[in-house]
Amino acid sequence: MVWVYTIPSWEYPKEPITLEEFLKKAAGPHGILTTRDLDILDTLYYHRFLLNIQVAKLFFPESKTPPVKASQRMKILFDRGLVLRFRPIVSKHEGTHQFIYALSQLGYDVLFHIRKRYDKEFEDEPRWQETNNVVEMSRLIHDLELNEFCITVKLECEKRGINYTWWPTRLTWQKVTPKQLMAKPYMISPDAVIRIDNSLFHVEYERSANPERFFVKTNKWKRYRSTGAWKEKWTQEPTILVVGGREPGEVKGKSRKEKSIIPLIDITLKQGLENIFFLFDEDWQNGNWVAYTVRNERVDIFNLTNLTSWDRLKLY
DNA sequence: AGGCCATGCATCCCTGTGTA
DNA sequence: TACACAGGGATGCATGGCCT
Repeated sequence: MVWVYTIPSWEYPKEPITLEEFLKKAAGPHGILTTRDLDILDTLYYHRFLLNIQVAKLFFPESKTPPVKASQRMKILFDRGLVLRFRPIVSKHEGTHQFIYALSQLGYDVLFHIRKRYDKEFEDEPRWQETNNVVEMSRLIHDLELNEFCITVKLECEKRGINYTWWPTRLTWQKVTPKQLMAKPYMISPDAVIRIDNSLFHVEYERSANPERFFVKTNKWKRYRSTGAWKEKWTQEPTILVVGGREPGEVKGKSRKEKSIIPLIDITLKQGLENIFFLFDEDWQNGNWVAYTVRNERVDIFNLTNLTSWDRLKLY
Protein backbone atom coordinates (compact mmCIF):
# COMPACT_ATOMS: atom_id res chain seq x y z
CA MET A 1 0.00 0.00 0.00
CA VAL A 2 1.39 3.38 -0.96
CA TRP A 3 0.44 6.06 1.51
CA VAL A 4 0.21 9.75 0.89
CA TYR A 5 1.20 11.75 3.92
CA THR A 6 -1.35 14.26 5.13
CA ILE A 7 -2.01 15.49 8.61
CA PRO A 8 -4.46 13.10 10.25
CA SER A 9 -7.59 14.87 11.39
CA TRP A 10 -10.11 12.77 13.26
CA GLU A 11 -13.73 13.16 12.37
CA TYR A 12 -16.12 13.59 15.27
CA PRO A 13 -19.82 12.64 15.27
CA LYS A 14 -22.31 15.51 15.10
CA GLU A 15 -24.50 14.51 18.01
CA PRO A 16 -22.74 12.11 20.37
CA ILE A 17 -24.85 10.98 23.29
CA THR A 18 -23.67 11.12 26.87
CA LEU A 19 -22.49 8.17 28.91
CA GLU A 20 -25.60 8.32 31.12
CA GLU A 21 -27.95 8.25 28.14
CA PHE A 22 -25.91 5.52 26.60
CA LEU A 23 -25.94 3.21 29.60
CA LYS A 24 -29.71 3.67 29.90
CA LYS A 25 -30.21 2.63 26.30
CA ALA A 26 -27.57 -0.06 26.34
CA ALA A 27 -29.30 -2.01 29.09
CA GLY A 28 -31.93 -4.67 28.52
CA PRO A 29 -32.41 -7.42 25.95
CA HIS A 30 -32.83 -4.94 23.10
CA GLY A 31 -29.95 -2.69 24.01
CA ILE A 32 -28.17 -0.82 21.29
CA LEU A 33 -24.84 -2.55 21.81
CA THR A 34 -23.82 -6.10 21.03
CA THR A 35 -20.97 -8.10 22.51
CA ARG A 36 -19.33 -7.85 19.12
CA ASP A 37 -19.45 -4.06 19.41
CA LEU A 38 -17.68 -4.32 22.74
CA ASP A 39 -15.08 -6.63 21.21
CA ILE A 40 -14.47 -4.07 18.48
CA LEU A 41 -14.02 -1.32 21.08
CA ASP A 42 -11.74 -3.67 23.02
CA THR A 43 -9.57 -4.23 19.97
CA LEU A 44 -9.36 -0.49 19.32
CA TYR A 45 -8.42 0.05 22.94
CA TYR A 46 -5.58 -2.46 22.81
CA HIS A 47 -4.37 -2.04 19.24
CA ARG A 48 -5.21 1.63 18.76
CA PHE A 49 -6.11 1.92 15.07
CA LEU A 50 -7.94 -0.34 12.62
CA LEU A 51 -8.73 -0.06 8.93
CA ASN A 52 -12.27 -0.88 7.87
CA ILE A 53 -10.98 -3.97 6.08
CA GLN A 54 -9.31 -5.12 9.30
CA VAL A 55 -12.56 -4.78 11.26
CA ALA A 56 -14.17 -6.79 8.47
CA LYS A 57 -11.59 -9.60 8.66
CA LEU A 58 -11.70 -9.81 12.44
CA PHE A 59 -15.41 -9.44 13.15
CA PHE A 60 -17.39 -10.18 10.00
CA PRO A 61 -15.59 -13.18 8.48
CA GLU A 62 -18.83 -15.12 7.89
CA SER A 63 -20.51 -12.40 5.87
CA LYS A 64 -20.66 -12.46 2.09
CA THR A 65 -19.47 -8.86 2.02
CA PRO A 66 -17.38 -8.31 5.15
CA PRO A 67 -16.21 -4.75 4.27
CA VAL A 68 -19.81 -3.63 3.75
CA LYS A 69 -20.90 -5.17 7.05
CA ALA A 70 -17.98 -3.60 8.83
CA SER A 71 -18.56 -0.14 7.41
CA GLN A 72 -22.26 -0.28 8.27
CA ARG A 73 -21.67 -1.28 11.85
CA MET A 74 -18.78 1.15 12.28
CA LYS A 75 -20.94 3.96 10.95
CA ILE A 76 -23.44 3.20 13.70
CA LEU A 77 -20.70 3.18 16.32
CA PHE A 78 -19.38 6.43 14.86
CA ASP A 79 -22.78 8.14 14.82
CA ARG A 80 -23.25 7.19 18.46
CA GLY A 81 -19.88 8.68 19.29
CA LEU A 82 -18.11 5.47 20.32
CA VAL A 83 -15.36 5.69 17.72
CA LEU A 84 -13.54 8.37 15.79
CA ARG A 85 -12.73 7.93 12.15
CA PHE A 86 -10.38 9.38 9.60
CA ARG A 87 -10.11 8.85 5.88
CA PRO A 88 -6.50 8.87 4.67
CA ILE A 89 -5.25 9.17 1.14
CA VAL A 90 -3.73 6.22 -0.67
CA SER A 91 -2.85 5.78 -4.31
CA LYS A 92 -1.80 3.29 -7.02
CA HIS A 93 -4.74 1.02 -7.76
CA GLU A 94 -5.88 1.19 -4.18
CA GLY A 95 -9.17 2.78 -5.15
CA THR A 96 -10.73 5.33 -2.93
CA HIS A 97 -10.09 6.03 0.70
CA GLN A 98 -10.79 3.58 3.45
CA PHE A 99 -11.71 4.68 6.92
CA ILE A 100 -9.33 4.33 9.85
CA TYR A 101 -11.03 4.00 13.23
CA ALA A 102 -9.91 4.85 16.75
CA LEU A 103 -11.57 4.66 20.15
CA SER A 104 -13.33 7.82 21.35
CA GLN A 105 -13.59 9.03 24.92
CA LEU A 106 -17.20 7.85 25.10
CA GLY A 107 -16.17 4.50 23.63
CA TYR A 108 -13.55 4.10 26.34
CA ASP A 109 -15.99 5.14 29.08
CA VAL A 110 -18.64 2.70 27.87
CA LEU A 111 -16.11 -0.11 27.58
CA PHE A 112 -14.75 0.66 31.02
CA HIS A 113 -18.17 0.81 32.67
CA ILE A 114 -19.52 -2.34 31.08
CA ARG A 115 -16.47 -4.54 31.26
CA LYS A 116 -14.66 -3.48 34.41
CA ARG A 117 -16.95 -5.53 36.61
CA TYR A 118 -15.50 -8.79 35.44
CA ASP A 119 -12.27 -7.69 33.77
CA LYS A 120 -9.77 -6.92 36.46
CA GLU A 121 -6.96 -5.73 34.25
CA PHE A 122 -8.86 -2.55 33.42
CA GLU A 123 -8.71 -1.37 37.01
CA ASP A 124 -4.94 -1.37 37.05
CA GLU A 125 -4.60 0.54 33.80
CA PRO A 126 -3.48 4.13 33.77
CA ARG A 127 -6.34 6.29 32.59
CA TRP A 128 -6.72 6.19 28.84
CA GLN A 129 -7.20 9.50 27.02
CA GLU A 130 -8.70 10.32 23.68
CA THR A 131 -5.72 12.55 22.92
CA ASN A 132 -3.71 9.32 22.60
CA ASN A 133 -5.14 9.20 19.09
CA VAL A 134 -3.43 12.39 18.03
CA VAL A 135 -0.20 11.01 16.59
CA GLU A 136 1.97 11.55 13.57
CA MET A 137 0.81 9.87 10.40
CA SER A 138 3.96 7.73 10.32
CA ARG A 139 3.10 6.32 13.75
CA LEU A 140 -0.47 5.69 12.68
CA ILE A 141 0.64 3.80 9.56
CA HIS A 142 3.16 1.82 11.60
CA ASP A 143 0.42 0.64 13.96
CA LEU A 144 -1.95 -0.18 11.11
CA GLU A 145 0.65 -2.25 9.31
CA LEU A 146 1.70 -3.99 12.49
CA ASN A 147 -1.94 -4.90 13.11
CA GLU A 148 -2.26 -6.05 9.52
CA PHE A 149 0.64 -8.43 10.08
CA CYS A 150 -0.79 -9.81 13.34
CA ILE A 151 -4.26 -10.22 11.80
CA THR A 152 -2.84 -11.98 8.75
CA VAL A 153 -0.94 -14.42 10.98
CA LYS A 154 -4.12 -15.00 12.99
CA LEU A 155 -6.14 -15.84 9.86
CA GLU A 156 -3.33 -18.07 8.59
CA CYS A 157 -3.32 -19.94 11.92
CA GLU A 158 -7.07 -20.42 11.74
CA LYS A 159 -6.69 -21.79 8.24
CA ARG A 160 -4.02 -24.25 9.39
CA GLY A 161 -5.77 -25.13 12.66
CA ILE A 162 -2.92 -23.81 14.79
CA ASN A 163 -3.30 -22.08 18.16
CA TYR A 164 -2.65 -18.36 18.05
CA THR A 165 -2.43 -15.74 20.78
CA TRP A 166 -2.07 -12.01 20.20
CA TRP A 167 -1.13 -10.07 23.29
CA PRO A 168 -2.28 -6.47 23.48
CA THR A 169 0.79 -4.30 23.00
CA ARG A 170 0.24 -2.31 26.17
CA LEU A 171 0.25 -5.50 28.24
CA THR A 172 3.57 -6.73 26.85
CA TRP A 173 5.78 -3.94 28.15
CA GLN A 174 8.30 -5.05 30.70
CA LYS A 175 10.31 -2.82 32.98
CA VAL A 176 13.57 -4.55 33.74
CA THR A 177 15.49 -3.67 36.88
CA PRO A 178 19.03 -5.03 36.60
CA LYS A 179 20.42 -6.85 39.62
CA GLN A 180 23.72 -4.97 39.53
CA LEU A 181 24.17 -1.92 41.72
CA MET A 182 23.87 1.44 39.95
CA ALA A 183 22.52 -0.13 36.77
CA LYS A 184 19.57 1.80 35.38
CA PRO A 185 16.19 0.16 34.80
CA TYR A 186 15.17 -0.15 31.16
CA MET A 187 11.99 -0.88 29.24
CA ILE A 188 11.47 -3.75 26.86
CA SER A 189 8.57 -2.70 24.66
CA PRO A 190 7.90 -4.99 21.73
CA ASP A 191 5.51 -3.81 19.03
CA ALA A 192 3.50 -6.95 19.68
CA VAL A 193 3.89 -10.38 21.20
CA ILE A 194 2.29 -13.35 19.45
CA ARG A 195 2.31 -17.08 20.03
CA ILE A 196 2.09 -19.34 17.02
CA ASP A 197 1.47 -22.86 18.25
CA ASN A 198 4.29 -23.28 20.78
CA SER A 199 6.54 -20.50 19.54
CA LEU A 200 6.60 -17.16 21.28
CA PHE A 201 7.50 -14.19 19.08
CA HIS A 202 8.46 -10.72 20.06
CA VAL A 203 7.45 -8.76 16.94
CA GLU A 204 9.31 -5.67 15.80
CA TYR A 205 7.71 -4.06 12.78
CA GLU A 206 10.30 -1.84 11.12
CA ARG A 207 9.09 0.66 8.55
CA SER A 208 11.78 3.27 8.94
CA ALA A 209 14.56 0.77 9.79
CA ASN A 210 16.89 3.30 11.36
CA PRO A 211 20.22 1.47 11.89
CA GLU A 212 21.33 3.63 14.85
CA ARG A 213 18.12 3.05 16.73
CA PHE A 214 18.20 -0.62 15.86
CA PHE A 215 21.73 -0.88 17.26
CA VAL A 216 20.47 0.48 20.59
CA LYS A 217 17.66 -2.05 20.55
CA THR A 218 19.96 -4.97 19.92
CA ASN A 219 22.05 -3.99 22.94
CA LYS A 220 18.95 -4.00 25.12
CA TRP A 221 17.87 -7.36 23.77
CA LYS A 222 21.29 -8.85 24.50
CA ARG A 223 21.06 -7.78 28.13
CA TYR A 224 17.48 -9.00 28.29
CA ARG A 225 18.67 -12.38 27.07
CA SER A 226 21.84 -12.79 29.04
CA THR A 227 20.30 -11.80 32.36
CA GLY A 228 17.27 -14.01 31.83
CA ALA A 229 14.99 -11.04 32.54
CA TRP A 230 12.39 -12.49 30.16
CA LYS A 231 11.65 -15.16 32.77
CA GLU A 232 9.85 -12.56 34.87
CA LYS A 233 7.14 -12.29 32.23
CA TRP A 234 7.22 -15.28 29.88
CA THR A 235 7.51 -19.01 30.37
CA GLN A 236 9.78 -19.38 27.37
CA GLU A 237 12.35 -17.14 25.77
CA PRO A 238 10.74 -15.03 23.04
CA THR A 239 12.20 -15.22 19.57
CA ILE A 240 12.56 -11.75 18.10
CA LEU A 241 10.80 -11.45 14.76
CA VAL A 242 11.81 -8.40 12.77
CA VAL A 243 9.26 -7.70 10.05
CA GLY A 244 9.80 -5.18 7.27
CA GLY A 245 10.53 -4.54 3.61
CA ARG A 246 13.19 -6.24 1.55
CA GLU A 247 13.00 -3.35 -0.94
CA PRO A 248 12.73 0.29 0.09
CA GLY A 249 9.11 1.37 -0.23
CA GLU A 250 7.50 4.52 -1.56
CA VAL A 251 5.69 7.24 0.30
CA LYS A 252 4.18 10.11 -1.63
CA GLY A 253 3.94 13.68 -0.50
CA LYS A 254 6.96 13.77 1.81
CA SER A 255 10.61 12.97 1.38
CA ARG A 256 10.11 10.10 3.80
CA LYS A 257 10.93 6.62 2.51
CA GLU A 258 10.29 3.18 3.85
CA LYS A 259 13.60 1.42 4.25
CA SER A 260 14.79 -2.12 3.78
CA ILE A 261 15.49 -4.20 6.87
CA ILE A 262 18.42 -6.01 5.18
CA PRO A 263 21.09 -3.70 6.72
CA LEU A 264 19.70 -4.61 10.14
CA ILE A 265 20.67 -8.24 9.59
CA ASP A 266 24.36 -7.25 9.36
CA ILE A 267 24.10 -5.20 12.55
CA THR A 268 22.58 -8.16 14.35
CA LEU A 269 25.26 -10.54 13.11
CA LYS A 270 28.07 -8.20 14.18
CA GLN A 271 26.41 -7.79 17.58
CA GLY A 272 26.31 -11.55 18.01
CA LEU A 273 22.60 -11.51 18.82
CA GLU A 274 20.97 -14.91 18.38
CA ASN A 275 17.45 -16.29 18.27
CA ILE A 276 16.22 -13.55 15.98
CA PHE A 277 14.42 -13.95 12.66
CA PHE A 278 13.82 -11.56 9.79
CA LEU A 279 10.62 -11.77 7.80
CA PHE A 280 10.08 -9.72 4.65
CA ASP A 281 6.82 -7.94 3.83
CA GLU A 282 7.13 -9.06 0.22
CA ASP A 283 7.10 -12.68 1.42
CA TRP A 284 4.37 -12.88 4.06
CA GLN A 285 2.07 -10.61 2.09
CA ASN A 286 2.21 -13.20 -0.67
CA GLY A 287 1.60 -16.12 1.66
CA ASN A 288 5.26 -17.12 1.97
CA TRP A 289 6.00 -17.51 5.68
CA VAL A 290 9.71 -18.25 5.43
CA ALA A 291 11.86 -16.07 7.67
CA TYR A 292 15.67 -15.79 7.73
CA THR A 293 18.21 -16.10 10.50
CA VAL A 294 21.28 -13.84 10.66
CA ARG A 295 23.16 -16.60 8.84
CA ASN A 296 20.63 -16.57 6.01
CA GLU A 297 19.11 -19.89 7.04
CA ARG A 298 15.47 -20.25 6.10
CA VAL A 299 12.88 -21.04 8.75
CA ASP A 300 9.14 -21.66 8.39
CA ILE A 301 7.62 -19.70 11.25
CA PHE A 302 4.60 -22.04 11.34
CA ASN A 303 6.81 -25.07 11.67
CA LEU A 304 9.80 -24.45 13.89
CA THR A 305 10.67 -28.06 14.65
CA ASN A 306 14.18 -27.69 13.24
CA LEU A 307 16.77 -26.45 15.67
CA THR A 308 17.98 -22.97 14.92
CA SER A 309 21.66 -22.15 14.97
CA TRP A 310 21.02 -20.49 18.32
CA ASP A 311 19.85 -23.79 19.75
CA ARG A 312 22.84 -25.60 18.31
CA LEU A 313 25.26 -23.16 19.90
CA LYS A 314 23.65 -23.78 23.26
CA LEU A 315 24.07 -27.53 22.90
CA TYR A 316 27.81 -27.37 22.15
C1' DA B 1 -39.00 -2.34 17.57
C1' DG B 2 -34.53 -3.01 16.77
C1' DG B 3 -30.64 -5.96 15.30
C1' DC B 4 -28.85 -8.51 11.50
C1' DC B 5 -28.21 -9.52 6.75
C1' DA B 6 -28.39 -9.22 1.56
C1' DT B 7 -28.95 -6.28 -2.24
C1' DG B 8 -29.00 -2.41 -5.30
C1' DC B 9 -27.79 2.07 -6.53
C1' DA B 10 -25.40 6.51 -6.10
C1' DT B 11 -21.11 8.61 -5.22
C1' DC B 12 -16.24 9.51 -4.47
C1' DC B 13 -11.43 9.44 -5.83
C1' DC B 14 -7.60 7.57 -8.33
C1' DT B 15 -5.76 5.62 -12.62
C1' DG B 16 -5.35 4.59 -17.45
C1' DT B 17 -6.45 5.64 -22.12
C1' DG B 18 -8.09 7.91 -26.14
C1' DT B 19 -8.39 12.22 -28.67
C1' DA B 20 -7.56 16.86 -30.32
C1' DT C 1 0.30 18.51 -23.65
C1' DA C 2 -4.32 19.07 -21.91
C1' DC C 3 -8.60 17.32 -21.31
C1' DA C 4 -12.57 14.14 -21.00
C1' DC C 5 -14.19 9.89 -19.86
C1' DA C 6 -14.51 4.99 -18.45
C1' DG C 7 -13.26 1.62 -15.05
C1' DG C 8 -12.09 -0.08 -10.48
C1' DG C 9 -12.21 -0.22 -5.45
C1' DA C 10 -14.51 1.30 -1.61
C1' DT C 11 -18.08 3.87 1.05
C1' DG C 12 -23.12 5.72 2.11
C1' DC C 13 -27.60 4.87 2.32
C1' DA C 14 -32.25 3.02 1.59
C1' DT C 15 -35.03 -1.08 1.44
C1' DG C 16 -37.02 -5.38 2.58
C1' DG C 17 -37.09 -9.90 4.95
C1' DC C 18 -36.26 -12.56 9.07
C1' DC C 19 -35.49 -13.18 13.99
C1' DT C 20 -35.75 -12.25 19.02
